[in-house]
Amino acid sequence: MSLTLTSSSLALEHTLSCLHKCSKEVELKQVHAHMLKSGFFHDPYAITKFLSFCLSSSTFSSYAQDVFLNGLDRPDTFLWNLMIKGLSSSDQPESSLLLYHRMLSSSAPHNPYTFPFLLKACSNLSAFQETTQIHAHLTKLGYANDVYSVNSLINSYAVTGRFNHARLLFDRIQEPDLVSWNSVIKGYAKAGEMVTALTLFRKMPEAKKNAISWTTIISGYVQAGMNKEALQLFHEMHNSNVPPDKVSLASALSACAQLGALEQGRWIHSYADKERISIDSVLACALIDMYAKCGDMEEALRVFKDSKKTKSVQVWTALISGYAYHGLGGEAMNTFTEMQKMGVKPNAITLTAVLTACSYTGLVEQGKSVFYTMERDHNVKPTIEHYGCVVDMLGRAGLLDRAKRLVQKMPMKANAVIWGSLLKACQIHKNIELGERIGEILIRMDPNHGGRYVHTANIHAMGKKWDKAAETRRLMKDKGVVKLPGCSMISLEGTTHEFTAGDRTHAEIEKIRTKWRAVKRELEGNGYVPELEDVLLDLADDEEREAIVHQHSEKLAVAYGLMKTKPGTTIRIMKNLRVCKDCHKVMKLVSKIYKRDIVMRDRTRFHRFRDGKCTCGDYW
DNA sequence: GTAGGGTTAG
Repeated sequence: MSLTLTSSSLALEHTLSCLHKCSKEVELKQVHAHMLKSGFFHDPYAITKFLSFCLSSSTFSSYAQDVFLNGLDRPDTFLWNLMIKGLSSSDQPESSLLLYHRMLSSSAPHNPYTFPFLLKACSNLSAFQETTQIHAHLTKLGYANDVYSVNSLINSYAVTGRFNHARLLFDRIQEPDLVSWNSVIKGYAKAGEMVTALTLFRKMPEAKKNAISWTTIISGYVQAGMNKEALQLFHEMHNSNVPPDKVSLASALSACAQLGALEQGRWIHSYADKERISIDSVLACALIDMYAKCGDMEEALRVFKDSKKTKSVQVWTALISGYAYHGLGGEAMNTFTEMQKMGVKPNAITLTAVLTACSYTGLVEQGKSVFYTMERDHNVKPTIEHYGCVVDMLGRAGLLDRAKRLVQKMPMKANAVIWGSLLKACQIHKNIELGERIGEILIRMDPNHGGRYVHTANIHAMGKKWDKAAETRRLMKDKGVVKLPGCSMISLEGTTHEFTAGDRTHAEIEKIRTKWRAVKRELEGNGYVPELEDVLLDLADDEEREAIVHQHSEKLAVAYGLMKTKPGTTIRIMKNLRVCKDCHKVMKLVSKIYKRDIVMRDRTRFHRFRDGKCTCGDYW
């Protein structure tokens, strides 16, 4: 007797191991048929394993639904919950809610486990309406004091941005547990209410805080663009009694990437090594992105090569994006080819990165070919981001008519990003008429964005329409809109120095300005004439315009770099806006005359200056 | 059974 039991359970284990090897529906059907024939489908354990496997794969989740609804006799609450849970994190979480409706008319009663799963589906759908419905429903059914259900509700409200709803529930809990705290904090963080989020975080009992609590507040800061604050908290975490885990590291690395904080990024990398935190694909991605955005492509490539043999599509994408904003189009395309050879399927983001690379490096034909075959070859329908890349690519290449036609015939309405890139193309290629029309559209779309007015005024000025330029400036002033000030950063021995145009707050500002004047004289001796095109403004007076370009923050930063670093040291500068034509020219000359490599990150990409040339090939 | 992470067009 015991022998037959063993052999049948061995047979089941063997069948289940076959199940886990299924990748096509035909194979799955075979295993299913075998299980029916062997009577395994009367065994709740076997049914559970079968459904769980199907639910864990996106290709088989509809098969699971079919088997569940048509192939089982009165499934119990446990199986209903299993299905609702599985579908809640599938690519169609709404099917989880639909299944619940069928559960209500079935013979299986709900239990306390049902609601957290349903609310998980709501969070994944970011569905506020459905959350309120389930909230009302579970209250009526008497689960309003079930801590799991309440915490799930807080989380759903947090995810849908309703921090007041989340707070109301939180305040009613007698003794909020760890998850209650973390969820309500996330509610504020998600909505960018970082002051309240931090207040709650400080109020949270120290003994309760875990790595998730810390990471929630840190990534909240990152999402709000408050990267310095994020890193401060990360350091505080490091000194607390909760050591950072890999998720905390990934969040902190994202802050480093945005700040261009290479030193701190390196420190986090070595921390992971020292603490033997294994570099999974998410961490590899974060590291590659950080090194790439901090200008160190060599190290990004090293992390890529050291990561697991079978790399996720995200890891490949991170490397391709890195090449894109370093202007290494050939490397980006080679990586894209290599990845497909390895059998990794590109996703929508990969294709955006590939198209960006084509756009930044002028690979127009290759870009067009990727774009027009992406749906056929990769089953990715072009989204506005893809159209944006192609419009940008055509515009930069001077094919303004084609870019404009693409905007007109694309299946979605152009947004400010698309118009913005067309306007930039109009400026580069001096298409004033089209540029003026786009400028007006942009101001209407983005009336509180200073840059829109500035660019529009500039294109008017380019056509010498001084009155229109002045009018645009006045409109901006009347609305009280201000332009984001240009700002450059340079890191020296671990300290970051920040400069803004005309800024006099730096302790050594007088020395720096003197240094810049000396550099300028040196450049002039080598034939430097200022490029004033980007500073057309509405100023007719060249001297006035020249005075403005010479206050640009990157010039102060490079002068400071020359003052403070040994000859031959690479100078690394980070900028928050796009570099202007004159500053670009100056960097090229400095690299040649002072024999310095200069790596400059602007708003969108990298420029590497060496011996009078830039890797962008003056194409940015 | 509930809470935190990476790649995305100007």
